[in-house]
Amino acid sequence: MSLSVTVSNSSQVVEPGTKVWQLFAEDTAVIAARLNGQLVDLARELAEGDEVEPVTIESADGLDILRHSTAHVMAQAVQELFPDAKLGIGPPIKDGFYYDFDVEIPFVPEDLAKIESKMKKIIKEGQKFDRRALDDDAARVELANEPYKLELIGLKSTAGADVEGASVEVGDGGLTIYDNLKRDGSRAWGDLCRGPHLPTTKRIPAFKLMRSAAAYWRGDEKNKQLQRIYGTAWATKEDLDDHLHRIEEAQRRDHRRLGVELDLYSFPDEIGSGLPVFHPRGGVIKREMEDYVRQRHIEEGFDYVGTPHIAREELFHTSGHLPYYGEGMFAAMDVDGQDYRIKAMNCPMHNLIYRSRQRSYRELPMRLFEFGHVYRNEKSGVIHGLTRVRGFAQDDSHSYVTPEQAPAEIRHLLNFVLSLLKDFGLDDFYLELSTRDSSKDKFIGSDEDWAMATQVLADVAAETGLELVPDPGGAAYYGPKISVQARDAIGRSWQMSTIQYDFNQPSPERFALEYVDSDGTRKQPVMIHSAKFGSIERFLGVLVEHYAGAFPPWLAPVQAVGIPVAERHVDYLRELQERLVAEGIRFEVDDSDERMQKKIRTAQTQKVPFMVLAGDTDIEGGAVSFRYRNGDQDNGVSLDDAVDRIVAAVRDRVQV
RNA sequence: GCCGCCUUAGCUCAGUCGGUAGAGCAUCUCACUCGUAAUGAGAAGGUCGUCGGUUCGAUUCCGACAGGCGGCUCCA
Repeated sequence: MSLSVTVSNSSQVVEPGTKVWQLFAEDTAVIAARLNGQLVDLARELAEGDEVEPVTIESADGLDILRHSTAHVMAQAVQELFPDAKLGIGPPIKDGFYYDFDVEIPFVPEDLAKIESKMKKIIKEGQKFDRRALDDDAARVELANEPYKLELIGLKSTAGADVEGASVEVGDGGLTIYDNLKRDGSRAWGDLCRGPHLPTTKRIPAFKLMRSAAAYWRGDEKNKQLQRIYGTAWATKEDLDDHLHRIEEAQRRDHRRLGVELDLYSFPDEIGSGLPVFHPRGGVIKREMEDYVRQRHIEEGFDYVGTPHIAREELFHTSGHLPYYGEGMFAAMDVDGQDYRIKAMNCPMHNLIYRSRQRSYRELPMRLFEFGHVYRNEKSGVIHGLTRVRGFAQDDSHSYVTPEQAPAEIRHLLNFVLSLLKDFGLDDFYLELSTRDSSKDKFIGSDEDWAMATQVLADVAAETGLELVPDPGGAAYYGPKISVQARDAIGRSWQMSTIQYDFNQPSPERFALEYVDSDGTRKQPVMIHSAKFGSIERFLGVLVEHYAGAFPPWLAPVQAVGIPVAERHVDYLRELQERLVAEGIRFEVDDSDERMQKKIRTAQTQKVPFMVLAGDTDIEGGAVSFRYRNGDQDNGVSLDDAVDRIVAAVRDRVQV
């Protein structure tokens, strides 16, 4: 009597009772397996005909298992230190894991240190993760003291209980509990869990607790807040160090910090939260962005328009913004006895430009564009640097087209957006398709219209060949949306541009937009909202982080700085300055009373693209010496070449 | 908005077990004139976020508010 099984696509014959781990005993990197497509523990017993694949700790599945197991260890440590802590859920997440606890007193950093050392003890003990199946009733008895687990068991039978992370606990089959067994076989701890897990806690190579924070139970702000502890876990100590390094790197290039260091912008308390001011240097970058984007829009057939910042409240009722997104708008102000609102969007005003006279099909597509300054009453807790503010400028445009023209226009916009982002050095994208959630009533329009509009966007998105991620329920109230997510220099993704298909605002119930078609009949256009940067502020913030403040010359606030070796060399650099300024280059001569080395250091910390040095040797040869941000030198460059080099780098928008 | 933490000079941060504060960098002045990341000396700079309470006395303890940070929720 023996069993035949398939291991990594090759047949093997094993004794009955063989467990999975015996197949991979010689490979310590294997911590679980895929058995007939399902992830299982190494302790699983094989059956006739099973197909088995090893899962190594550094694979995506393996890391999830490691992190989930580490979450269990953490929960055990927490309940040993805080016996009254009730368990929420504890799933693996990107780079780590968390576990939610209901505790009287929120955790403080010292608690995390204690929990961490307790975890190390548990890991050292080498507790075994042991799987045990049981039915719902038995689970209810066993978990009588864990109200949140009981709730999850109750939810399991309810269809559509898709709580993020909860599936890790209860799965969709029968319930299982994972016990942590000490060496002597006694039970140290256990948790309702689908698994699989590491064979023992000893197989956790490297972890660290990161922070604690509150989180609403089951992600609903109406529910109680639990205390969540975040941790990270990795297959090797080196991976953990690399991860911690990446976090440091991200902090180093945080646009809020660089904004201060490079004197780009600030957020004065006196003005209010989420309301940035741009300093002269940040203003240069902002202006370069705006100038370039304005020019590109005009080249692409957009008409530059302008609209005011406030309007009578009625306008936003007409558009639907007030009934559907009123809580995002600032309160009304009284003007001559009438209610006015600060605008939170520009489309209603563009609609009025469209509607200012009768339109012919010959005018379509009609594309209106402006830097529209909008104000949104964001909740206080969500304000974040330049990426989430209360007042910002959208590079907002609206294309009015016939329904037949819509796909071509969307294609046009998408290609335009992608080329624009590339010009700014972002070239790693994916798309997100945000659609309606028909179970919610925050969307207007018929199912057929939504389906049609969504299909148009999906088709065009597919043509780009870019990855397309669905975002159900993420649409605007008036129509579906494609957004371009750009990955920055350290792999984080940011929502940048949006393209939205809108068949509701032009409707007779809203703005009654129409055009006269070739047959003389009046028809309703489709409007397509698009923002390329999304907001100038956010895009600028993302660029600061993408470049870590070291902007390409065309965007750099100071493009080149002249550094005299001694004071007598200043005049020579002034001559160069005259020539460069004539070419429109932002060139400054550092004539401060400092040593040359100090000036280099200053220019370096300010991340100026070109340092142009001049001393006796240079002047004798009618030349200058270049130093770049990476420390490279290029000495003896003639003045003509120096001017050409800087002008060319700015003109070609290259990075140096 | 919710939970926790934080707020001392322009920036980064010490400090005061309750007796009104200190460093480095930056700024200003003077000297130095120097070849690829910090010359030296000196000066100036703070109602210790704001308001209230406790106290003989509050930057320190308590409360409220504002702002910030980390999450959650939200993001047209």
